[in-house]
Amino acid sequence: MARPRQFDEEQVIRAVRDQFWDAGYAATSLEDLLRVSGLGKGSLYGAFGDKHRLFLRALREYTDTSGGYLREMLASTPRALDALRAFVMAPVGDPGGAAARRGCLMANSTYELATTDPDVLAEARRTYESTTALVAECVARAQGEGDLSRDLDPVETARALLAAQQGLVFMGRTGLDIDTLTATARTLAANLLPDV
Amino acid sequence: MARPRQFDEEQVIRAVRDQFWDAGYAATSLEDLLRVSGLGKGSLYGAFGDKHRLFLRALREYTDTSGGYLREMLASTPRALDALRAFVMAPVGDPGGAAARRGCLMANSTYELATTDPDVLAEARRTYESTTALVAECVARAQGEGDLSRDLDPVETARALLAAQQGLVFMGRTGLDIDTLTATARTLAANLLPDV
DNA sequence: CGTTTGGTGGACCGTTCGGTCAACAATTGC
DNA sequence: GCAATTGTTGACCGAACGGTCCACCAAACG
Repeated sequence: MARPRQFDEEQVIRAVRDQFWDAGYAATSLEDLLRVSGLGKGSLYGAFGDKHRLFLRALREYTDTSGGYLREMLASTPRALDALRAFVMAPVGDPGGAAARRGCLMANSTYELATTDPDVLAEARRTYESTTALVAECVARAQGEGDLSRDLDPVETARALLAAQQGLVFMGRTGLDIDTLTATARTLAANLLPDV
Repeated sequence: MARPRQFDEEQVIRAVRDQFWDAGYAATSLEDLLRVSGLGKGSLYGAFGDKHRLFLRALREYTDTSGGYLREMLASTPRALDALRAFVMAPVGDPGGAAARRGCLMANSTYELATTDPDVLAEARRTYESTTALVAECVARAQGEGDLSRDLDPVETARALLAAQQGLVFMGRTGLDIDTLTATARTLAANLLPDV
């Protein structure tokens, strides 16, 4: 019984998320957000609140989406050990290395804001814990499949794999070439996931 | 034959470096810099140029200092294998975890600025390459001392150790408690530095 | 002691920031 | 078609930003 929205909320959030992903929070101005969303100030504020709330919404979209991808990948890979290897190698999955240079929005945000923004810190911990749990479950599955030593503690192993993955993300951000990065990823995966 | 400076240049740079370290580049205002340095605008601009140049100077001070610490630690540790373990464990060296939460200024800056600031990217690569070379040299020494398999490629191993260390830095930034972080650090060190 | 030279501090500048608001437009129910 | 309600647009706001400039000051030298 009133005028309907002339934009797709999810589409706007994805555009905004990409902008924050490429430029970071502080370096993204309201003007940038209006440009990539195609909205006017009033519409953006009316629909999403201020810049900070919009950022949190975009960040949540990112963690939900990538969490979904991870869940699906872990579930659909026949051998759990292969899934764990794929998890570590994820940052070098993109052929040209563009994804490696772009990094991970959650990690970027953690580095930029975690010390000053409690909401971002909370989201970082939430994501971190959820990811650890998913990977630990997969480690246990690999043990059950006889591909990984039963001596390993699943949660501890999951944390080490996550640290390794995020270390690769960091090295990608320094612009390290994709071939070198891939080799390092293989070294980490091989050492942290020793055959039984 | 003119009025001498009323401040210690190095002292100012260290204060400025700490400010950037705690708050990041964009979130540090000129006013913050004046406060922590105790200088007026004229003095700061006269001595160091604009904010960006001052930041690069502070960043260089950081990389020089921590590079010096690393060099000294690697050289003064009797067994090279112990030095490599200490390198990986460095982010959890602080008892209370404060250092872990603060992270590494070079990593923070890389995440915040590497995609948009060529100078920061260049400094990141310079630091990354220098660190890799130092650690690789230490790996070779550990091999010579019979503590590490000769099958390992020193440079490749160094990259993996650096990735592991930076992964720990990331996890520290998420506010993960120091005991858990220490356990993960041990797991990484044990897996990446297998006894011969 | 006066001149010179560089250091210092703060007033001041234009710009850009995030955010508000009011006039207008579009849709629905009556 | 009219009233009610919500979406849209862009002018507008105060504040804070980084940066410039200049009047003043302190030391060094002849």
